[in-house]
Amino acid sequence: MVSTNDLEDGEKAALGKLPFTLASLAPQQDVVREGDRPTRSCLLLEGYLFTSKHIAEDRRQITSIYVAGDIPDLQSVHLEIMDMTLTSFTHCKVAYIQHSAIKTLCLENPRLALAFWRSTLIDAAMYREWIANVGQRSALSRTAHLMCELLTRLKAVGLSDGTSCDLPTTQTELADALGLSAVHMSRVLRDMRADGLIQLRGRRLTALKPAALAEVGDFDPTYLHLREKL
Amino acid sequence: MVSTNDLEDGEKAALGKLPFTLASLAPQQDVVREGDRPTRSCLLLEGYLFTSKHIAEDRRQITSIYVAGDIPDLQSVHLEIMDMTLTSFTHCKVAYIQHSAIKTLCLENPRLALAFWRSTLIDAAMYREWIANVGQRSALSRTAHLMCELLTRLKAVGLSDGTSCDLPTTQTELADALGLSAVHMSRVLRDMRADGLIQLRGRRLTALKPAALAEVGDFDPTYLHLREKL
DNA sequence: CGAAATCTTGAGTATAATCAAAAACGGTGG
DNA sequence: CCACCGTTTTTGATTATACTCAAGATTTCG
Repeated sequence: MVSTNDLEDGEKAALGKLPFTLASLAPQQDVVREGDRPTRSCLLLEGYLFTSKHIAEDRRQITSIYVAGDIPDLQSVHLEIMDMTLTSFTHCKVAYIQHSAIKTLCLENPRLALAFWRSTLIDAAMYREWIANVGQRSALSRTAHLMCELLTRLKAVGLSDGTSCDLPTTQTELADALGLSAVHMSRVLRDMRADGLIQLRGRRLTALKPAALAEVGDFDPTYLHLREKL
Repeated sequence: MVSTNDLEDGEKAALGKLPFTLASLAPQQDVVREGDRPTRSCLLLEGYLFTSKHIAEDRRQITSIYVAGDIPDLQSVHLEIMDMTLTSFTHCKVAYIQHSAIKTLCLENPRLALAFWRSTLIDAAMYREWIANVGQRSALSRTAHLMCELLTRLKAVGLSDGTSCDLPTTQTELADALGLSAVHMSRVLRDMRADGLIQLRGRRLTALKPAALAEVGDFDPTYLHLREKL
């Protein structure tokens, strides 16, 4: 969630003056991979990205999902080696910014550096919740939790009304995010549909009973550290 | 792992001039709790701390373990509300530092701010690995992984030779860190002892076959972003 | 329209959870 | 130093959740 959406106007203006390169990404395209030593970071303008770690062979864990406004790999400004892979779910538009430019800007504009740092800390808070989700909750509960998180984050940046959003993932990808098998993921979603909790057709998720979904998912948005009132 | 151990001498000196309050913590004592709005952070001088999140009733997930030199709740400088609880495993010594003092120092010394930010990013990298550990690895493998991580981190700060360290936790606490039940934790440890992988007596952990332990735990320390050669 | 990918369902299995009780351990006070 | 008490660990038995394998249905996309 390192996000430019939290920035104040002056900071956004400063960021806008940075030299950047626009690019389009096809679905399932890697932006950077584990082991890479990138010299630029990536501002997501449109679409969804995710980060994953590869465990043994043919297993992977998705560790976060990013939406428009986020800078998923801002960390690479300070950490040389990538310890995760950044990939597009959908067709995306991104702006690449050189690390050197970001570093210079942060020195000139300490408030921006602070805002970036804060965003990093929110990322960490989201990771903590993700650990708790995968470690403690049932398959049903953790699925509901992830959906609530997405709806809440997308609402905060104006990409959802809080009950409905794009969810352009396969069930296998959802399973990899939640530490479940694809088969079990399918059954959990079937049960959620049967209970009338959600509708999931094509790439559109709708929470039919938002309150019940939050209840099932044990969802409390405090960890997102949103400044706006919900 | 927000850690003062990575700081350069000049930065350590700057940090040393901050006003602080020394305190001793009894075992199992909370430093800050979920929902608190602290005005100070805590530098761990001696002992082990951990952070946890409480899920439903009588379930909790431990999300990280901290050792001497770490500042586990540096995040609270920028994030108002605590989304986790910070607790002592053992008897600890800590130094409390007011947020205002840290903020001032960061403005005066941008290099220190940068070093803190970088530490924050390593925290995030460790959380990602923790997610992958709990989400993808078997009980045996994730236990081995956690042990390898602890041994490696403690070696990096001179508190272990890389094969042996203090592990002042109950099996229930280990289980809460790994997303396992206490009963299963006990069986996993029994198996690891039977295989001659580890020795675990009292509060001392020894890797009897370090290479095999790393193999079982699928451990690759890249994500710790250690600067020193191991 | 056809091929490939994705999703669904069924059947059997494995890993880990739960419940319960006994054994071992660690600290305390006599 | 030893006996006692509470905590922690161990073990056994049973159950539940989720995984794997496999095949068929459906959807998506070129």
